Amino acid sequence: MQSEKVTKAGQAETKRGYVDACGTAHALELIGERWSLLVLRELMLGPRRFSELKGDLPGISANVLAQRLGELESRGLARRARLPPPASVQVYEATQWGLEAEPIVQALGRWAARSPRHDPTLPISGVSILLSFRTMFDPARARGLEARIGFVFGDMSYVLTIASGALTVARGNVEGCDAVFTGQPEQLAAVVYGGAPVETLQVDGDRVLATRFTNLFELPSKAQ
Amino acid sequence: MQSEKVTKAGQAETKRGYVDACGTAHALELIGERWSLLVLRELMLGPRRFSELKGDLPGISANVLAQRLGELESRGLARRARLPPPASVQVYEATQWGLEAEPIVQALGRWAARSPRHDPTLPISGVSILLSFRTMFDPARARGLEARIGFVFGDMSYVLTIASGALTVARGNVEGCDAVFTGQPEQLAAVVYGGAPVETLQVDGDRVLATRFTNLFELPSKAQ
DNA sequence: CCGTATCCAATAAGATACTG
DNA sequence: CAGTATCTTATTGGATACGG
Repeated sequence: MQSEKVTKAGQAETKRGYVDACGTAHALELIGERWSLLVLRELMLGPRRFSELKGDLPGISANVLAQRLGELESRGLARRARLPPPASVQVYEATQWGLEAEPIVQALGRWAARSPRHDPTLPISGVSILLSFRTMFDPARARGLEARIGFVFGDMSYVLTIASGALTVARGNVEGCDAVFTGQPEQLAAVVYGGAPVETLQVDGDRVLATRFTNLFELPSKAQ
Repeated sequence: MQSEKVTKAGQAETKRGYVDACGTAHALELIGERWSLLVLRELMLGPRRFSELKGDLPGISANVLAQRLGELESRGLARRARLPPPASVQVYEATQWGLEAEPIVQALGRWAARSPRHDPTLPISGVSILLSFRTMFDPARARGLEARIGFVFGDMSYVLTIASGALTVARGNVEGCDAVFTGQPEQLAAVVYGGAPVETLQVDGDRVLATRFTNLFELPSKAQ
């Protein structure tokens, strides 16, 4: 796939690329193919297995996902790893440099939030919604707030921490959190970004805190 | 191109898209096709005509450029305009929202600058190199500096202003600048980012200032 | 279940020639 | 100059089928 091909006429061809020293063009050669950046996004909060990735990227086919993972690996943005026993299952994880692509994901997300055509009712992955919290967090609204919020989406759980006006996210067990949301990422998105009532969510723990949490995020106004 | 098609089986199909409410995915539907973001980049410093765009995007074909411009236009990121007489020539210009995509271009460029595979000797457009100055500017090195630097690339010229630790760029006449670089964008890139001697550039005006200018930019270290 | 490999149909992209 | 039209090639997605 990465090698040269030879046409009927016998001419060697190099793989399609931009002829452009601009860093932006080079970045697009690394992560500009269809699905690439979304696969990398799904690795931003920790290693994932093939079937999880396929499940959280509706519409991707197994062969394209395998190809994208192979490209990310050969380019140094992701690697295969094996979870320690007894799990001993193969996963894909982002490299340090791959993780550093998060500002790109954020810039795209922040910019697209102004799109008049954005449809927020589509499915959304757990990683996406948690990364969006990082992107859209408004520190001014979290003044004086210290909290640990848990999220349980099926068999994947995350812990979000707010302290000193900063928000951090990690995968992990929700025990000890002040409030825990359980359900589908779509329901959470509907409340935080769509103005749906917080009562539509299953919340355990401090409900007042949970309600305040859902109001910490600000979507930019629509363009045009 | 934008409408539905009907297969032999008579089923209506919508155009290919991600099924994902994530803003990142939506952004990729707007500007994720091959060439889209590079075309938009070329509009970042002002209106351009079709042939200029084609000339500064080596490898793009006329039909793909026309298609990308049409998509940018229908999505509200660019528009056609006619320059005032006597020029009266048709140009494409970015909309306000299109201009707001610059942080995406910057995030991509900054991230890709760490790539071990980046080839800085490829051709680069005038817009690219000037946008890269905006991205890579190090205000600490410009402490106390106030200057107007001109750039002449063929028949296109730009003025870069440094004042109060901030750098701005605009197209315009270089008269009145403290120093003026004339030549190819590639030569300038070789000096600023490649360590080539400043003597390889044609400089008019304050040569000491010009030399200081070429050292205001910091490339991040390579990954891995 | 976790992927890979292969085949086929549908799009997208690229090269080139051509028109107002 | 500013695109279209046409043709060829490459990529993508979907549907299996196959091995660990």
